[in-house]
Amino acid sequence: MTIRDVAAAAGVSVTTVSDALNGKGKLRQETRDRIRRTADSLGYRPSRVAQAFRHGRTGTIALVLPHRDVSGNEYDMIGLDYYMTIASGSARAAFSEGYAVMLTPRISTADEWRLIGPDGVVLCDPAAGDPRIDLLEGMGIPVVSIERDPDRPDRPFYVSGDNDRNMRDLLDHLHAQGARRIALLSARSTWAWTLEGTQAYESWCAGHGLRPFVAQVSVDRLEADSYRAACALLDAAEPPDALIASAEQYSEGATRACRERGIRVPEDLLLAIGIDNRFAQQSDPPITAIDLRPADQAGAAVEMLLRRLNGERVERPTLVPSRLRVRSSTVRRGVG
Amino acid sequence: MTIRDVAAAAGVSVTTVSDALNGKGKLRQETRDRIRRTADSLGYRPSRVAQAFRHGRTGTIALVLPHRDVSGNEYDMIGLDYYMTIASGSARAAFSEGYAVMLTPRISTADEWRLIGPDGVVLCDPAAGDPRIDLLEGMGIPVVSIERDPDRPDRPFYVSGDNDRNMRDLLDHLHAQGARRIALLSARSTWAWTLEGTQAYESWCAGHGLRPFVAQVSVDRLEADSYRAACALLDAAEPPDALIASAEQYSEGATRACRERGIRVPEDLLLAIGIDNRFAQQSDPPITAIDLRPADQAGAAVEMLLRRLNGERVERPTLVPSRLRVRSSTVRRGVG
DNA sequence: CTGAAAGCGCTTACAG
DNA sequence: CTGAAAGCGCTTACAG
Repeated sequence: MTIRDVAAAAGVSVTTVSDALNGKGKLRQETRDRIRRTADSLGYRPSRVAQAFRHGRTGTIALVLPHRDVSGNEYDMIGLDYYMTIASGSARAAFSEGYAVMLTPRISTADEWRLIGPDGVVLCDPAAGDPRIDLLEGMGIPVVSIERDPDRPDRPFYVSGDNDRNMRDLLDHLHAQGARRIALLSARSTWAWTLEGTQAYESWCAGHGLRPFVAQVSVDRLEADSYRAACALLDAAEPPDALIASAEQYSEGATRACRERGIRVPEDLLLAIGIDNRFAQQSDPPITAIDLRPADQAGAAVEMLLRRLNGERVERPTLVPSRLRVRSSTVRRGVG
Repeated sequence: MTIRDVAAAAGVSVTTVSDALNGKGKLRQETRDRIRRTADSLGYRPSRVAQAFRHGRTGTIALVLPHRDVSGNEYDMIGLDYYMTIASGSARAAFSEGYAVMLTPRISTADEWRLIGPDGVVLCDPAAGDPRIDLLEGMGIPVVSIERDPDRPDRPFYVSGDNDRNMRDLLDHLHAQGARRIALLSARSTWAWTLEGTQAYESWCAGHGLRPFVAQVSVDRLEADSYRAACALLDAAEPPDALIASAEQYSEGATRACRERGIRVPEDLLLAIGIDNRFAQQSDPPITAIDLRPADQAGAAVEMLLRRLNGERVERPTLVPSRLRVRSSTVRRGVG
């Protein structure tokens, strides 16, 4: 079932079929519709490989996730729910446009990228001034990032959550529940959501006349390091009455630290996490979290990338609205 | 830089170049070598898209992971270290052969598969009599599974660990450390590694005159359900002196149950897990585990799939040797 | 407004 | 032993 078959069935040339299906050329609307119907009735689907070949494309989008170094071994962060959902979300979004998403192994040089040869790249959580953006764009491979590069304020090719607003919403909620000493386990990285979240936290605290408590935590050994940081906070002379664990698996560490000390959540401490995940949902009690809607972020990133691939102009970033999921870990009985 | 350029540079026809590079036709070895050198020196790489197009292929392999249903939401199991490593391992292996691996969204019908149109499928942990195998093979899409379909004993198209041996090795190790009441948290599924592991456990116990204790645990809420199962075992009249948590995140549940009860590992209880992962490595104490070498399994699966795609016969499955990683959680001082 | 033809980069009968 | 030519399924100048 090729384009010739459709042309024959519709009694027109292949050119006309191609134009009709791709919305090109100057055809009568009527002709266009008729040809579309014939194509549908024949169950015709244009060959993606042929199109890719014709256009000099490979039909693949590379997905690049951050990695971390755990005791000398490099791991993709795809082990985290957030990136996992980004991965399957982008796969789904790309499919519907005839693209395949490939997980990218550790890659650094232009040569390696040439070998892989993706049409475009979705890059998650670029570091400040991320060199991969220049490398790829320099090779003619467009990049759309999920979260922006903090050092490239003018670059519009990104999708992100509203990190400032998310943090403020969460802080407002904790404040409404009576929290007055709110501590933050912040991820030690130059990722935009971290920087923006921490900044929002500090400015909110200043605005409310409250003292900020920020503990920097690595992004390599998430559970272990957040556990240590949480211990330090909880053992301080004036321990917090609320704790925001910004990154995934930080709440695991925080939860362990609380249990060991007999600190009850939410009675003695309100606990919230900046990125929703299974652990937060299943924990006892369930943990309040910001749902960044990673599947939507991924969909938006793929869409923006395809627009760039099709030569359309992209003027501004896409903001994907997040949702605060309030759960028992931050709700005191009799309040709010 | 196309095949014509190479032909021109080498002073031969494109046919000859194609044959030389693909090891086809009847060329003098000398000619072959000379052409290969010219191609190399020009930095020529055949276009994968053109080849795929020519062969009527899409150049993509679909990776299908099991999913689970957590409170009404479907999750890919890629959140687990094992599947994550399978994913990146297969991506890497496929790349080097010019294939892209795509993560497959939830798919069920032939129509949906046709839309995706992969050249072949790597299917992880098929259920007994998995209908997807028939569906895909019926569409002419070859499937290689990681772990076999228990109901298709004669089907050779799979890669697996030596589940029987792995369980026996682990049991021998625990036995040597003095354990005499070894309990098993077994995954409730029809996956081959589960069935074979449980069977090996039971036959080993029988052979050693020890009583088996098997607790079935769901594969949906891994941590929560393994926690409950572990509690039941530890609270029994005659609690075990060793515990094998077969699946990932089961050791999280078991660890929590022990901590709550003040049961020390390894002093009071030996704890081991059937699938190595980050948590097991970072836990305190680190947990003994079977390393199934998922990256190697993925590589072997991709290789077998490509052999099938190239029309080569595959007569038997590939067995990927596993490794028992002995860590402090099963080593009693003064023993072994 | 529509069609005939060239060509994307390969591979593969087939001819010599 | 090697080469000229057809063709995979599309899209796109270009001609009419």
